Amino acid sequence: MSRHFCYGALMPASPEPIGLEIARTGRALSREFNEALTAAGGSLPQWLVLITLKQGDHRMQRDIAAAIGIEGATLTHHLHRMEADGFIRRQRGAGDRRSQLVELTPAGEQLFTRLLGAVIEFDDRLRRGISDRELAALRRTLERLRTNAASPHESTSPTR
Amino acid sequence: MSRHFCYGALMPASPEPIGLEIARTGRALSREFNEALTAAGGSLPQWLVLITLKQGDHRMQRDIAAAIGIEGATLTHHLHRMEADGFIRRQRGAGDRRSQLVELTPAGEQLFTRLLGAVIEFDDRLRRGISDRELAALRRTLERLRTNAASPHESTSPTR
DNA sequence: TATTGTTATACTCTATAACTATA
DNA sequence: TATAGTTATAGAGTATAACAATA
Repeated sequence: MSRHFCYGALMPASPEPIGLEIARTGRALSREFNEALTAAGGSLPQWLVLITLKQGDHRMQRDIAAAIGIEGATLTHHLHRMEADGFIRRQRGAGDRRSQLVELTPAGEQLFTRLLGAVIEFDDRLRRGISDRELAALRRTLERLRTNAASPHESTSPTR
Repeated sequence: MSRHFCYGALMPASPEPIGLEIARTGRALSREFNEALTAAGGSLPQWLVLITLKQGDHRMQRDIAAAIGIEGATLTHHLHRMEADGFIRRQRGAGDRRSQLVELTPAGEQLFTRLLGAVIEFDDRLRRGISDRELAALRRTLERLRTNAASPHESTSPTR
């Protein structure tokens, strides 16, 4: 039987569920991250689009959406905005005219550079006082948690 | 000079910024967490309200909002829904008639129990294959990251 | 028929501003 | 004046469903 948390009068202070703690930490960090990006003239989804475009050859919208982990319609929504703001261009694929090939404009490149600066700065701030070793351990545990979260639910709750 | 990540043709594969990785992990876990709560008939903000009510004597809305980390108006929104669903009751304070004292109804207690079950199950699943020692290290690092994220930005970017 | 993307619509969570009622 | 909470409104991010164009 594993060590559990509990609430109310059942027991004195007990550890918060790890999922909730990470969700909470994630929200807090996301908020700060977003503020850093907003101050630099962008947003989190925009940044994700930009790095996806810079990193590899994900130029079809389908690939970008998959890389970011959002639905195609949601991506369309963001790309509309980014295109209206002049950060990206879209053109139909020559081979397959259904596909839209996305590319950065010079303004988009500038935005990327600006956001990259904000990201680096934020990352430096976050890592203050945390050793490389500790950080590596963190990454390993996070990876494991993601795997566990995505794994099947197993026999814990047989009914329903 | 610290080890940095980078993108595009500058360098081969490099680690993702830790802030982004946590934000990503947080989103993924939040999503699963939410699905677990939804399947049990609740939601994340509802759960946060419930544990806040169960944990201590945060009965004034102001305190609940502060404990959860949302604005008062946002809490009002959630409480409206929870009251309409019969999970909580509100009554004006006897001493200070401006305040609303929130309490769980029997249905609210049942919801709490149901959600607690879902949370425990999810937590067990998440912690699979992670030692107590590793988990403790994770919590310490997360705490440090939250502190760092909330800390002043320091001299990294002197301009602007 | 299947795939790529768009449009229309809606939901959740959040926030700000203006307001009511108490203190 | 200050505080507790509400109402109205809005915005960001997300999703689903129905659709058009192309394969």
